[in-house]
Amino acid sequence: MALRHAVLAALLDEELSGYQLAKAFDMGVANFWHALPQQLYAELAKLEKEGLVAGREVVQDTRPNKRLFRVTGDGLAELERFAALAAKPSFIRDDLLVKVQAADHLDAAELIARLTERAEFSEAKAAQFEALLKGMRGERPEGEFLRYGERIGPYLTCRRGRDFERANHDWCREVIAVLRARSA
Amino acid sequence: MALRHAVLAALLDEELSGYQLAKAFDMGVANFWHALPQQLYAELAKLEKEGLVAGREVVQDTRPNKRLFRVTGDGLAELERFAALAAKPSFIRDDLLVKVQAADHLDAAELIARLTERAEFSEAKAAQFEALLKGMRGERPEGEFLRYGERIGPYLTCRRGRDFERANHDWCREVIAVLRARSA
DNA sequence: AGCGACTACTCATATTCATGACTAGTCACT
DNA sequence: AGTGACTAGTCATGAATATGAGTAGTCGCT
Repeated sequence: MALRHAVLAALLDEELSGYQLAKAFDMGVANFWHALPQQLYAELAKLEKEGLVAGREVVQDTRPNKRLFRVTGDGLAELERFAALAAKPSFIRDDLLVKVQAADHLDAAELIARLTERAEFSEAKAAQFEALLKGMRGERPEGEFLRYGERIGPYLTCRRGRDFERANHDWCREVIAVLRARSA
Repeated sequence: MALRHAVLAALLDEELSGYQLAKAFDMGVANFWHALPQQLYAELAKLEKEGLVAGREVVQDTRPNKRLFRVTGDGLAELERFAALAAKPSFIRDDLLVKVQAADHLDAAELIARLTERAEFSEAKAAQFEALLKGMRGERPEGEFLRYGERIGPYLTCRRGRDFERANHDWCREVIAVLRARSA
């Protein structure tokens, strides 16, 4: 029941079309949630029907027309209601951890290959997040931006995303080192 | 399609009943996956039907009888097949991040309350993981255990869980500090 | 004697999430 | 003139996950 709130949160700062939203929620830039386009279009339709977002048609001559959505007063109220609820704990749920859990019974070389792939992926994503962060804070030092900047919510979640990917990367490297040492 | 593999991985080192498995997968000790009892019983039934795990009845006089499950040869082969596949990237998906994303539009005091709850929860869970780790490595220094210990898979995933919770804790504390500084 | 907590498990249902396929026009490149 | 990539979406269906409630006996406590 939280995809709807993720959508509302994403639309707070800018008017977006379903397509643009889908790109933001795609694995590239999803710092706080992840969803496929179909889910987003469906959720936007529901949110509009309930009056939590309002869409307006934008006619484009060269490309297909699009509908831009913004959060309504009711939508913001819904977000406030949601924020007052106790957040349910979040769990890691990761294929790769399952594989490492079984490490003692599996082929080390195969595992190292998976870990290497993931380490590279995580490093790339951390760099992406870092670039986003830099774009948000501009020339200001981070402390100043966090103290006086206008919009810090997206910055803070993006930082969590970056640190998560860094931690993934470091963990992968270390597991690789351990497996290598043992098979030597 | 990975709950089945998580179950197989969990049963590799010890024979467990559905109930014991459920406890391990419950929020207490779920270092690499999370699931509710009902899902586990259902999954165990399917795995047994497919011959990937084998159950045996254990008659108990004072408590209800139970069925202990172990992984079969086919089960291990299935895990090996799974380990050879590219692991899909994992995403954070967290209510609390959604709330912080909307921080600039919401009541700071309310948010700080949620963040404080989570910081405490994460700290407690990190401590739980730490205790588990200590139990696994015993008196040995960590480096030695990782180099020569018999079963390191569970240790490595548990470490990832501990570090994840520590990172959650630190992030919560910092977001709280930022929100406090701004509302002052 | 009654209450709540723990072991051990089952059934039914709802919600959420992921998958693949499809339309349809524009643009850049070769 | 054809290929592939990008914008902007829609439809249908299945798999995974979560929810709530229920059974049934044991144990310790007050």
